Amino acid sequence: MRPKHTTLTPQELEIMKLVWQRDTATVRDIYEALLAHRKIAYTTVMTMMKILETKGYLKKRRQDRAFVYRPAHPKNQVIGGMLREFIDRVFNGSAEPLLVHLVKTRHIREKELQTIKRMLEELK
Amino acid sequence: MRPKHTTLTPQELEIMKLVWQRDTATVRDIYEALLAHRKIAYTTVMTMMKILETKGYLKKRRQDRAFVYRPAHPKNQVIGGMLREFIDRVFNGSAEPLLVHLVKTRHIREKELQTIKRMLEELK
DNA sequence: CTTGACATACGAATTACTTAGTACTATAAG
DNA sequence: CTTATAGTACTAAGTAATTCGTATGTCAAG
Repeated sequence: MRPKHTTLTPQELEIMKLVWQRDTATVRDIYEALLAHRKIAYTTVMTMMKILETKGYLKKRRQDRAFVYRPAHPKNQVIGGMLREFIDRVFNGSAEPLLVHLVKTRHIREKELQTIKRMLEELK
Repeated sequence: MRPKHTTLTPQELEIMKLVWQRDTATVRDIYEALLAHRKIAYTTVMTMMKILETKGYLKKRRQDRAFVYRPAHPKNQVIGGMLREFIDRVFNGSAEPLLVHLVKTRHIREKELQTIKRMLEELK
């Protein structure tokens, strides 16, 4: 049986980013961070974090009265999975057409090219 | 007022890919193409294509008894928009961390690097 | 002219995603 | 002890995405 939710939904991702930033976070921490950008209810954040725990993206531990959440997986791994899913879905699994787009939209320029070159060297 | 649907949903994308391939297509064409991969009802495809027309991704024209659909926008433009949305949402708008992932997962190797280099040269 | 094949129109059910309200509990302050 | 506060649990409701059934219309073959 294949897992139902392969990747994070947009709102889930938004929350996960904040938790990764902090390494550990309570509902209140995330609630306040989100509130700085948009109107949202405390219980909405709680629900989302509970869902993230159910899906295996967050682990929780009770500390005093509240739960403290922490990421179950490193950011790189999860984001990498999202990227792979995107490439599969949009570019049929090959990165090259993606690169063509990045070059044509000037997302990649000389500067980024140097970065890639350097990273490839390090891998050798 | 900002448009409601910025990007194509997974199923919408699947259909758009097939229409782009063919340039023009009827519901039956797409239905048969999809059916080769999975169970799906004819009316499901019809509904999806009607939605795509409502959203402005497809244009239709009646030919004999059936509608003939064609893309309203070139593939590059739409896919480019999806890529931009993804980079914004997942990588906060910068392509460099994306490149880091591509290198580390070996999606980019020497071969792809040459491709980028060549494309950048051509743009100069 | 009746019937079968094939098309659209319309409506609706299901599931996923997002948001949030209400009830209840425990702790800390007075 | 009472009460305000801060937390969780549970429930529900709205919207988007996906799927498909039924009704209806048209054309062509017999």
